[in-house]
This record gives sequence, structure tokens and C-alpha cells, in this order.
Amino acid sequence: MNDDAMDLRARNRQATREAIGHAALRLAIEQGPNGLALVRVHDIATAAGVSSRTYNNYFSSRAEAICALQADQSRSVGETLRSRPADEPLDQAVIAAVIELYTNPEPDRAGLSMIMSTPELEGEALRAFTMAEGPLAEAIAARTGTDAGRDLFPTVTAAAVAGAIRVAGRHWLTPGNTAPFATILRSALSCVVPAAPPNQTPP
Amino acid sequence: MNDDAMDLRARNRQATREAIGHAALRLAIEQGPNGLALVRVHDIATAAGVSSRTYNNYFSSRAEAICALQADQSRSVGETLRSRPADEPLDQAVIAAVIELYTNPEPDRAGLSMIMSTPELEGEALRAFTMAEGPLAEAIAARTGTDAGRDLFPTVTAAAVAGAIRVAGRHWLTPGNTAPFATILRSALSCVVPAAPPNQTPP
DNA sequence: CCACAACTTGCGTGACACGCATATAGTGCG
DNA sequence: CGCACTATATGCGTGTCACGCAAGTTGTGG
Repeated sequence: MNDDAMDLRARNRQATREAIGHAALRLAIEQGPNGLALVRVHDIATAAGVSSRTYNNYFSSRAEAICALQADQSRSVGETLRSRPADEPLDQAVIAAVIELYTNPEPDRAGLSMIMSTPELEGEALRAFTMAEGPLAEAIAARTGTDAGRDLFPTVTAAAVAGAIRVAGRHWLTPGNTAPFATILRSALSCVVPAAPPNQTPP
Repeated sequence: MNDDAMDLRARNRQATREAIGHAALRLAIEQGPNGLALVRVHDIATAAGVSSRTYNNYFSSRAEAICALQADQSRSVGETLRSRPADEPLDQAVIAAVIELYTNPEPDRAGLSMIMSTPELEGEALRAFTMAEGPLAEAIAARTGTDAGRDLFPTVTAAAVAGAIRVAGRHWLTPGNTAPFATILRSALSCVVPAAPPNQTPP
């Protein structure tokens, strides 16, 4: 995360990755959900200040490039949960972590809408989202004393959390909906996250 | 679903769609997760008995073709839930419906493994899976007296169910796991599906 | 039986993903 | 500091792919 924790190469690499991601998302938004085919790889690369070939060194499809920022963000949800106080109940910790991660700053309405209404992008975004479930499940397991490899609870809960975030996002950008994202997230997550895993034997 | 409920054209169309889907999945399995690039469109089309151009009239990417069967199956989860007795509690109805749909017959281990371990296919499969959440949410809403457009509960629960099925699938094909799929599905679903929506005022 | 609609197919085109070879920039050691 | 070494950037060539277009073919309804 912190630039000054990596060597120069890693920082440059991260910078160009973000540059390409930003350029790709921006151009996609400009063309709208029905004009994805008009976003040429050459345009993305030029806008990011690299060659087309370099673009392909970072991403192997336009969808991957456009969704890169979202992917990077959601990848850190596990770490965010681990930073919550250990004595907090599971549901409160998850809700707090998710709200912290997804409302600072608020997501870009145009970008989210673009991705969710374009089949090709939706698949890629879902995949990126799903990749984040692993670390999240580990964090949940660590917090509840369960085993992400053996027990179903942490992995299933992580998947449910991811689903709730996704539904909350869709609900948030539904026209005529004025509630802040944090409020919707809280409602959605409280539907699926228990305060503690089942079959817990209290001391 | 029933062939004899559509006219000849629709049946032919459905037949070729399935033929292409089967051929695509079979060829993909033959090449394995790392040989996806070797599965040529021409091969799929030939194996299905159509021209390459016709293949593209049905699917706009190899991933879509390979995942077509899974997509068609999961698309009917909402309808399956509606066929459960109306007085059954939500959790039992959902569990019974999902088990009925996903264990008759048991999924193809090779196909599932292939899809889940290939990034490009995984995204497409997730998208197909997510498409099924809409009808499922409607069915849940109808059963619980909630509104899939306004309330978060039915949509979030549908997403959680989809996530649980997905996690159960991954767990099922983990090496050294001998439990039947139905058992795993039951455990996974019972983590996230309540017997009734929250804030329910009992009579 | 005939006009119409849906579907299939072959061809041509623009774009894309990637292997390979080369040039350049960052790194670590003596 | 300078030098070998590795990682990254770029240009070029290639094989595929998705799709528009314009026939030809098959199913549908009057």
C-alpha cells in the first residue's frame, strides 16, 4: 500500500498499473455501457502514457484493465477487517471494516454503474470481488477461532459479505435512492453476518 | 424447459445451443485448465455440427459457450424454489430447492473444477450465477411477503445463497473430501439463510 | 401453395493477445 | 564509482477472434 515501503521498481510498476487502470475506466465511462467496443487498447495505452504492448504486459483484457482499481480496493478487505479491535463482535467488526473501506471516499457512481451494466465488465468485476473472499475468510476465521480450510462458516460468511456489498452497491445507484452508501451497507450486511459462528460453546 | 412447449424453431435453437455448450465444455475439459487457448472456436463448432459463424450467432465468447450449461441450470433456481410448498419455512424451502436442483444429477467434477480454476471461465460462470439471483430474489420475496425492489432482505439473501452454493461447490471438489454434495450444500446454506426475514411481527 | 420471417453459412475486416528480440532503466556488489 | 545483472518497455509479426454483410436455406402462417 505505502509507496515508501517498496523499491523504486515496484513503485513505478504500481504507478503505471494505476495509470492504465484510471485511463481505461475513464475512457470506458466516456463511451458509456453500449460503446465499450469503441474503447481501443491503443487509446487506453496512449492516455496512460505507455505503448500498447506495455499495456498488455499489465493486463490481458480490457475488462481486467477497467476493473483494476476496483480489484485493488476489494483485495484489501481482509486486511481492513484484521485492523479492527479483537474484542469487537464479528458482525460489528465486519460492518465497520466494510464501511471504512467503501466510503472513504465514496465510490464513483458513473464507474460502478458502467461496470454493473456491461456484461463483460460485470464478469471481470465479480471475479475480482471473489478473489477477495479468500483473505476475508481467513480474517473471519482468525477472529472466530474457526478454520478457513476445514469449516464452512468463514468461507460462506465471506461470500455472503461480498454478495451483500454487491447488492448494496446496486441498490445505492438505483435512481431515486438518496440514502448514504454507509447506511445501505449496514442494512445489507446485517442481513447475513451473525455476531458469532453457530455451534459456539460459551465458556 | 419442456421441449414440447415450444415450436420447432425454438426446439432446434435450444438443441444447437446445448450441442455447442456440450461440445465446448467437453473440449475444454480435454485440454485442461492450462490449455484453454488450444480450444479453437472451429473445433467447438465442428464438434457441434455447425459452422464457426453459427457458433458466433449463439455465443460471443468461448467462455460464454463453455459455461452455457451451468448458466441454464442455475437460471432455474428461482422457479425451483417457487415449486416448494408455501407453508414451508424459508430456510427449509431454500435448502430443499437447491439440493433438488444441484444433485439431480450430481455436477460433473471435471467440468466444475475446470471452470473454477480458469480465471476467464470463472468470471463468466460468476456472471451467469449472478444472473440467477434476480429470479431467486423474486421467489424469496414472494415467499416472505417482502419486496425485491424495495427491501434489501430478499436480494441480499439471494446473493448469500448463490455465494453459499459456490463455496459448497469448491469445498466439494477439494481433494480428500468424501461428503456428498447435498450434505455440504445443507451445511453451507444453513449458515446464511434464516427461517424468516428480520423484524417479522409474529401474529 | 406462396410470401414472409428466422436461421445458417461464407467471406472480409478490424482489433486483440501474445511470443520474440531488442533497447533502456533500476539494482547490488566489488 | 563502475560494472555485471535483472526487470521492464517497446516494436514487430502472427494466429485468433468477434462481427457486419449478403447470400442461400429452412420453418411458419395465410
